Amino acid sequence: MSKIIPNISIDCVIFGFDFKQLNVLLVERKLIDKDSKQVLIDDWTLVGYHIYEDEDMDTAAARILRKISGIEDIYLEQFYTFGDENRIKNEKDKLWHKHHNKHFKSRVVTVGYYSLIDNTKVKLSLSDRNVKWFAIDDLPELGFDHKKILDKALDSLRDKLRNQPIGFELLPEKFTISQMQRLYEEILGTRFDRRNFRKKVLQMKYIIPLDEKQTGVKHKAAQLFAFSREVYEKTKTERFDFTI
Amino acid sequence: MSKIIPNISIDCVIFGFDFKQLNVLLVERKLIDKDSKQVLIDDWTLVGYHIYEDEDMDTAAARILRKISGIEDIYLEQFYTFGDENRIKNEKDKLWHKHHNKHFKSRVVTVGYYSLIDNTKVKLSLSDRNVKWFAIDDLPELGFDHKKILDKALDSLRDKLRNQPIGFELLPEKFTISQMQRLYEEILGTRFDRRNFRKKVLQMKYIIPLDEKQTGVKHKAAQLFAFSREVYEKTKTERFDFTI
DNA sequence: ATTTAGTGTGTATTTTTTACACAGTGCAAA
DNA sequence: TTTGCACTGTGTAAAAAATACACACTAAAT
Repeated sequence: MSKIIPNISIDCVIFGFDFKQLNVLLVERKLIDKDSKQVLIDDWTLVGYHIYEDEDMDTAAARILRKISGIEDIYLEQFYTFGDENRIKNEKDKLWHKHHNKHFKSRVVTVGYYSLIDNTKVKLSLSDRNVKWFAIDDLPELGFDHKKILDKALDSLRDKLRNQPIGFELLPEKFTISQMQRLYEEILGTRFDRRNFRKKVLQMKYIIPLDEKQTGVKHKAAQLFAFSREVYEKTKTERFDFTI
Repeated sequence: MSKIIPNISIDCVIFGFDFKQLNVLLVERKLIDKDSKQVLIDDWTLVGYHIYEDEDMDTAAARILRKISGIEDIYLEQFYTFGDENRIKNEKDKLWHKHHNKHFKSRVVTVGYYSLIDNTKVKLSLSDRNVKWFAIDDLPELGFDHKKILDKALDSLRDKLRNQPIGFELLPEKFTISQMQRLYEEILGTRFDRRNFRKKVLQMKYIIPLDEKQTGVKHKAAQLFAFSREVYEKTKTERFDFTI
């Protein structure tokens, strides 16, 4: 395989939804001194990696996501590029780089992607490192400038969620209206009236009612719906507009 | 001064508005064979340049814009990064590179910015190359993948224009309501009812009516208004929403 | 049989959006 | 000095969309 490009990286903010909260997938960053056994670094980072010289950025991002999640077609969106001259400046980050990128010390520009994945499908695997979901409002300490990157990703996600039908990427194929409502409430940080929400959603032609009900719940089972991209493309008006 | 980073560039889509149309500033790309005097390349490109190793991307973008336009504080927005492995692939582009970047032949990732500038203030200057405004719907042939970059910039601009008060960056400090209307119509490609537009704008508290009138027009002079960012920041609701 | 935790439904009120026409001003040209 | 031109400035009624709001029903678990 060909060489990586040393000064360009990709950082991927992987969002998932467990019907309760919005979550982000993070990778543990741990560094232990060989001799003293002292823990020098123990925090978390986004999923980041370099691209190969003969590889498109989108392709690279998709490749890694496939590897981590086991899912083929993942929704992926480039949202911002971070290239400040001193973006990696604190001691831990320098230390980490010293141990890993010994050969390269100039600035690294990183292109931010976020991806939306259906939590019910994912099977985590990232061999050697510890990988974990964290609730968006209960994050651990993040390394590098990844807090800043994550915040920007969240902003872009919220923006997009209001104007395009991307919420369904975070839901299973069949979902109930209140699962959808909770998703919008959690991400946008708002609360909607249940009846009005339902009314609005039901007049979207591309939300297809199914002849099926939820199973495995200990209360009245709700009807399931599916999102149809074909119908959406045919019937979409100028913009989605999720005001409510 | 320090060295440039060879594989990262910035391309800037500079928008201006002349009260009639949305325009883009382009630079002529001309290559003439020394011996045969044959014109090998003659087309146009966005304003592009490299960044220095010790310079932030935003700073670099602002620096160049200042140089070209003579204006200090220019509205600048990063909108997308283009890094396809084969983004520069056609013959003219390769030829151009051969003549200019002889020393470097790997892929260049370019970070796209767009800037909005008040046409009435600008004084063009880019020493050695020919620089010109083009109407957005009457563009010449563009070099590299700059048509794609421009299109993406336009999309982002439209998006932002609907949700944030950035249109004023393209207008002089004092403007009339119908200048503002034409701006929105041109960029969004819509047409608004004059009375409803005015009604909507007048209920925005941050559009301040001035005690002044337009001059130099050969019809009834219209009242002038100004945008107040302070009032906007104080009174803004969740989002701007330019639906009409 | 009761509790629990959710589903499913309709209407009236308010707000926002839309559609639409005519008189007035100021300059320029005859 | 008159007339034409090109634009400014103004209000109302009708339609559509958003909001507020409460009760009966279901299925499982105890």
